[in-house]
Amino acid sequence: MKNPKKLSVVARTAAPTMIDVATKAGVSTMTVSRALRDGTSIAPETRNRIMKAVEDLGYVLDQSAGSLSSKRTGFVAALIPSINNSNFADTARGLSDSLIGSGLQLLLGYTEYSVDKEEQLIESMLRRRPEAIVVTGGRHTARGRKLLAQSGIPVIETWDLPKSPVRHVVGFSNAEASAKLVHYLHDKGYRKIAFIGGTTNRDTRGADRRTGYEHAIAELGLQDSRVISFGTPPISMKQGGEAIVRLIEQWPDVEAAICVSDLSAFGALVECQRRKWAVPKRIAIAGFGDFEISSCCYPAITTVGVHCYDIGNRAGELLLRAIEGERAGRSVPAETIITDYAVIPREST
Amino acid sequence: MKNPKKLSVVARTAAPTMIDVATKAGVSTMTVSRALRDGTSIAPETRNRIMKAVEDLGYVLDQSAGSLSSKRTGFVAALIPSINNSNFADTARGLSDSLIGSGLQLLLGYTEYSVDKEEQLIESMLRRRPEAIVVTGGRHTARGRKLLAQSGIPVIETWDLPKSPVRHVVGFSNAEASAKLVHYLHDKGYRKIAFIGGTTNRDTRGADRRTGYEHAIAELGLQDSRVISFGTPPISMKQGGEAIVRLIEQWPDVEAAICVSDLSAFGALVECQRRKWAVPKRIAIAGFGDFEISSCCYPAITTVGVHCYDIGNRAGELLLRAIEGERAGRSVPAETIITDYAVIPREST
DNA sequence: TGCTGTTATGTTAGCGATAACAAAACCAGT
DNA sequence: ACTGGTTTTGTTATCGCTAACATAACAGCA
Repeated sequence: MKNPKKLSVVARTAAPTMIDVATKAGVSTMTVSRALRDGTSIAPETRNRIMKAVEDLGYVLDQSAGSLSSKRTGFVAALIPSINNSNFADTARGLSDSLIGSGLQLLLGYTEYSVDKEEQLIESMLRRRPEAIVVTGGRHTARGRKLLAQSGIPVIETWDLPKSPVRHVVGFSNAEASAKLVHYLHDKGYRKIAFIGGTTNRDTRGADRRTGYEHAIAELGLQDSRVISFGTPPISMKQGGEAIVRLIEQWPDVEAAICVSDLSAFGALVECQRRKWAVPKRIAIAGFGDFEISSCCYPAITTVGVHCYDIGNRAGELLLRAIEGERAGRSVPAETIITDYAVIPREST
Repeated sequence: MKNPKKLSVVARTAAPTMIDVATKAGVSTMTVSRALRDGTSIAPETRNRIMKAVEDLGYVLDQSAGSLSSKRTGFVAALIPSINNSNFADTARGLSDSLIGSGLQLLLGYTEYSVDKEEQLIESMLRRRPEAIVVTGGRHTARGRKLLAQSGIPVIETWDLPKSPVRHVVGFSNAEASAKLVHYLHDKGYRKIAFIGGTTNRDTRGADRRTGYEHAIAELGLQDSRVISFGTPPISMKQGGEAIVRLIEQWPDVEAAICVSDLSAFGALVECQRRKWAVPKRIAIAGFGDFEISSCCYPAITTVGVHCYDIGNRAGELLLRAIEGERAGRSVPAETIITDYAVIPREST
């Protein structure tokens, strides 16, 4: 209450610092610092006094100052393509969960499927000195890649198996997964199988799925591939609907369509319902990603289930090992963890 | 493959600092600092030399050191309930967009609809000294509220109209919006109208919608309200499906159901389709939020369209004004911005 | 009582940048 | 060549905290 200092200009008192707390509690700042962090080596009575001072002053530790001194920022960066995609959200959750108890916080950035935006984000993240960085996919701008490689922190690429990874990898082959879906449809008797995806190849994983589809078609000796490219990734439900109409106009004999994701598959499915095209009788539809909607809708959509949560969770574990290893001065070998996926047959095929 | 250890030891030089860059370019750190930021008052030739040194050394500015000195961290914090909800994602996008050009970055935190998690997040965000903070909803823990109030930075509560706001507000009345939906259904001739929502009131906006529903029912003199509470918020598509079954078992005469969000409404819709309960003939279904799925599915779902993007965007503008005002030493009056919403009639009612 | 080993607290010196001021360099126009 | 004004660059002093070491306080034990 009474502060012998010159009454500072009206109410706008500057935010209290650790010095204020220390003064009020009658200790040195070092003791306050200790009390606020581990609380070890502090007499309980002193600690209480400090906590009371913290409370009274409404003091909040300034972590940017702290990390400058300790060289630990206490966070890891993760870049994912979209804020609103439950697959990547699950990965983020997995990552976040694995970080619990480590004292590390997760900071997310959204690339919007653009490598340029990714580069910007990599740089602005590195400016804040994360202790590790997780990116989605293996495709980056040259500078982005260089920034990652030179960052001096553990780097993990996810959701993909890049040919020449920056360092660690946790993912699976989208091409293989997609090919597996083609084989599944082939086994079910479908022969004229199409692929619906976005126009550009901004979405590398989408592009890989398409490549996997084309290889499988060729391998099985099926008729020429039928690919509808429509809309900028990530393609929406509505675009899935428009795409299936184009598909059927262009190749009326088509028997099955693989969509680049469940969302577009759902859009396609609904459009078929509106037009009374029976699914799967007239046309079978399959998606990718096992989003909630694919199991919930009617008919439920055949899809490829990816262990999204696991990708994040294992990336997190890997990253903790790597951080610990580097701190201990050990050299940490690059690791590649391949995660599982599976075709999930449902009513739509 | 083979990795000569000696080399790696050599390679592991400590990250370069501004001093290294300055030395290499033959200037002082201050000049480097200037070149790296605004680039004003720098001879082009000097600037190039510095940029070359930066490039050669792979230097990345250390922002935590910079913000300690400049007292500007260059980010604003936003807390939203869920990473995977397109409504909040839109708000985040609006916020992010309004920040473009301001030099401020957006840092998101996810409360998972829990005020305790929110409190933790508020604290960990404040530790990093954001220049403003945006939270979702007006309900917080006592300590969370106190932290916000004492933070000394602009605080904006969104998606709600709290009775006693911490400071600024950008939102709308969920209760009113929900009531409006009841009135719409009433006008359409429905009388036995039910509400489907989550069990707890963790989700304040969900709870408000339910309250609005109950008030409207009473106001219109309709029969006693029929509320199904099922599942922990946010309730999923599947839970919406289970809820509608319970609803019809419990009150077979029910004519319309309002679901707390479009996702549960969709789940309910699909369950009706599976059971051959015609929508809207046997039962009408309405949602909330105007998610993509509600306009895309068949029949399309009647819902309440909320200007999610605008909430974020206007919060961002407000926050920029507030930051600027405080910097200029002006006192910034608390502001409340009420955003629009509208019932969107579709095929399901 | 003195000695040793903990435990608790304090002191000093930065961490890597930038603000604020100071000085030098340059550039006409006399 | 000299003046006053503009550009460009440098110097110094923090910012708020923590690492590392130093010291004090307090046991336990012979």
